[in-house]
Amino acid sequence: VCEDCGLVVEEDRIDRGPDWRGFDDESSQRGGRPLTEQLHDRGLSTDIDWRDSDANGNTLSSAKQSKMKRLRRWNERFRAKDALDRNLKFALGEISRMASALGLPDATRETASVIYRRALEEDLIRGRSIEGVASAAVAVAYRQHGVPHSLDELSAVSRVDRQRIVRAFRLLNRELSLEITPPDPCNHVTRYASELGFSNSTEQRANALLETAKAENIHSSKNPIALAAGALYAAQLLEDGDHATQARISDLMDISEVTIRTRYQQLLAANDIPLPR
DNA sequence: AAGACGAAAGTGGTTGA
DNA sequence: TCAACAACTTTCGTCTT
Repeated sequence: VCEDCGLVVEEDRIDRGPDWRGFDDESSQRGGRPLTEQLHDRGLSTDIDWRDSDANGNTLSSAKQSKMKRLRRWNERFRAKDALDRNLKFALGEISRMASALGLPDATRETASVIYRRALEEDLIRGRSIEGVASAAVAVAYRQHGVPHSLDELSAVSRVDRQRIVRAFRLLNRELSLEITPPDPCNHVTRYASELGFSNSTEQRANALLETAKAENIHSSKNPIALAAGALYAAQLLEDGDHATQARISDLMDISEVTIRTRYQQLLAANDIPLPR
């Protein structure tokens, strides 16, 4: 997906045809659709056709029709046979719903599903709302895939309020000992650099400034967009050719001028660069 | 006149008791 | 649940180009 305009450049590169190559792992020994974490039984279940006809298309006798009806019902029951499975089934449905509403890529959905499975295995759901933990799983996946600006958008499509999501998020973080890195300001640089019409060298300069800042650890607990804004302003001062006023960056990136000032001065200080006149 | 600067006061979110 | 706190915002007077 193009980082600037959101255009989908290439889609669905995976060959879903049967794969008979190897014998060493489960998925290579069977044909059919690939294993997925997004269905509670990983996509391995069987369906009984809803049509009351045999393989040749002839309709079944009424005795056989009612037999098939009973078989179908039992098949459905076994599919979600105990409480855990039903829990999972519901939660994965929620995850899928939110992911669709947010337009998340498939990889992020898979991550969220895996996280939720782990939470279930660790018995973290008992006594908590399924929806809260499911939302938090999405938030974790969001963060791990480096998608910027998550929580507000997430709580907009979630059925639980922001507070609960945050609480469950921290719970997952702690109990599953996930490595949550602070959001990376570099994720914002590319997009805004092109919106400001900056050249590549300016953009790289901004990223370089942020790299040393990260090394000196001044980026933690600061708004990543504010850091990106400061870096872009500083980079534009250091490079010839591009120019933008604080007011313009402030307007575009929704960060106050004052914050841009403090950020860019900190960034220059961290990089041992004197204020250019 | 435009842009940059920084002090002061206020806001919403996080943290630890 | 509450107070303390850091980050951030808004506003405004001053300085520089």
